[in-house]
Amino acid sequence: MTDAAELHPSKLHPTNFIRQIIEADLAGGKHNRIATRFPPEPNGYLHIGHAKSIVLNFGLAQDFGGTCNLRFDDTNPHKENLEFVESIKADVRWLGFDWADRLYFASDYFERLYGFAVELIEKGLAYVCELDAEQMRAYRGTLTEPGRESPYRNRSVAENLDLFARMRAGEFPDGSRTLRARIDMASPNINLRDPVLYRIKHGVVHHQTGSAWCLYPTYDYTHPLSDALEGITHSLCTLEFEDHRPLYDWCIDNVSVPSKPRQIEFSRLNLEYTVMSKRRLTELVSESHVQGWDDPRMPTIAGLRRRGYTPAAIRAFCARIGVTKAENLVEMAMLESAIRDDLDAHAPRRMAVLRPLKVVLTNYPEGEGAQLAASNHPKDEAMGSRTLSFGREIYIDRGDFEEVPPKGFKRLVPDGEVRLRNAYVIRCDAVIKDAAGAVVELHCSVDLDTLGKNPEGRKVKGVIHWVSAEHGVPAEVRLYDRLFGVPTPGAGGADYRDEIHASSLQILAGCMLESALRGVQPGERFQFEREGYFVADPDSTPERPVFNLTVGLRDTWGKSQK
RNA sequence: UGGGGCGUCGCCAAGUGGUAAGGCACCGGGUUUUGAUCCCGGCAUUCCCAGGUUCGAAUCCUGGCGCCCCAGCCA
Repeated sequence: MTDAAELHPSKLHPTNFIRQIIEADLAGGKHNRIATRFPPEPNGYLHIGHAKSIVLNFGLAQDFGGTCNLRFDDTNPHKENLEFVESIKADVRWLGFDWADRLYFASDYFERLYGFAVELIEKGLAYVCELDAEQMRAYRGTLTEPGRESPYRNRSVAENLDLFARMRAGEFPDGSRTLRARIDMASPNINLRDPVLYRIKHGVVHHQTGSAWCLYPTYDYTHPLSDALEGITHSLCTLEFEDHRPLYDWCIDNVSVPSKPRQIEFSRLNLEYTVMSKRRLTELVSESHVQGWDDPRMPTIAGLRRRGYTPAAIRAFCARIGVTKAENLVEMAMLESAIRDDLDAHAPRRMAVLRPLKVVLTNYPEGEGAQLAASNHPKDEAMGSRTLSFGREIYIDRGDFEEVPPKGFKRLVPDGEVRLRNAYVIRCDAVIKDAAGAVVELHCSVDLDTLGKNPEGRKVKGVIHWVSAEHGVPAEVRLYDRLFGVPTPGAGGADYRDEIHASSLQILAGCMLESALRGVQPGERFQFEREGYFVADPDSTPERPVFNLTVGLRDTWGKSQK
């Protein structure tokens, strides 16, 4: 049931300072509809930090009845490619957002951007500079000292026009000329000390424009004008661009664009025990510290997807962390609780024995079996049920039996009883060991009068999961842990690579799954009861499923044992 | 030490001069054929610090302190 109050925009997502600005702009008549945009550079895969921006931008458009464009900020062909373009589109879509027919590339505007540059030159607001990179740095000054004006700063408009045209025509080599804004070399804001607007890049094939250009506009110039061309009302970006805002406004104010967007900055997401910078994520992949952009340990959208995260959980997480300008470091528990919430409600239950220990039910007739009904969800009848094959030989998890149990242990012990989940109560009569003294098998007796009811005259506290030895499905299960061993990898001068968690991946090859799991499709998610949430990996085959641990169940017992 | 920001519970975060929301985590207790879920209860006399204004300040003023970002022809 939804009432009107719940449908009010402010109820769809928690409020934040950006929503308040938008509400005021709408209420005050500054805008009558809003337009946002998500502007990734296609030089890597999207990560959870991008999700924050995506949920913000598309969420705002949704809630206020506006639009959100997907625009690739493709001004640096050296680092960009089509694989990244496609992965980004797929990830945004997977997260549940739709840009309809508003897919744009900054490169769509190259010709117009060039025209605007000519306009700046004609106004005496831009000039062709021949300082090389090193000289330009020297002329720029420092944080505390003003810069010096370039010797090329006062060329005539005609000369600048001619030179700029020849830059485009390919007459000059890389690095020999730039087009610079003519602003203020003494500005305390370094971004205003005649920033570069265009640079020369020969011989790169741009994924959208091919070899049409050897001149590429910079982000600082391209971004505001692209926003203005698209009629973006609120251009949201992260804090490090705050210093660039005067330049953002300068570009828009000095060129004939159709609208005046407003840039608003918010703080980026930092998550404990992982890294989020594009550079580091790229290195993790290229240096093979992980198996790819979609490695389930990666904080990428592709990685989280393969790990079993749902779009809804990621959206919920983004709603919970909020949007502010404060530096933050979010605990992993926050993300984990979001996926547990979703999966607890929606994942069907199954039984899987990760570390099998054989149990022979000595009083159960040989060659016989039974089909037991088990519901797929304890609280959701609509999810139905499946049948479990029961027999004389079963597997239980090694961790559910202890010869010398710690205080408070509720599972199976010698001469003790335990409930087999969805089945009977059994008693451990004998412990079979090998020559080395390791437990290899248990002989138990089953109380057939305990199906769906408690035994008479005694209480059985423990419940453990199990799988029929005859009908179980052998499988591989991959247990994932945080990728890094420290909350803030690379902090304090350390090389983040040295802080990779050694056992972030543990492969369990000899697992046994209940038969209902035979033939699962990659991407199917389940709760393996008493263990956690798992998703079938694309590496699965019909004969041998492979499951990834998404997140474990909350484990107050395990926690108290440490 | 130039410029731009930020500072509310362990973490995230509401709060916009009227007497500190919520979530995560944590700690109790209850239910339970998942040591899960769920339910109930607890968890900031105090908002970086110090002054000031005010009947009243996390919110306003002043002065400190701390942290982050900026000197790419990256974004």
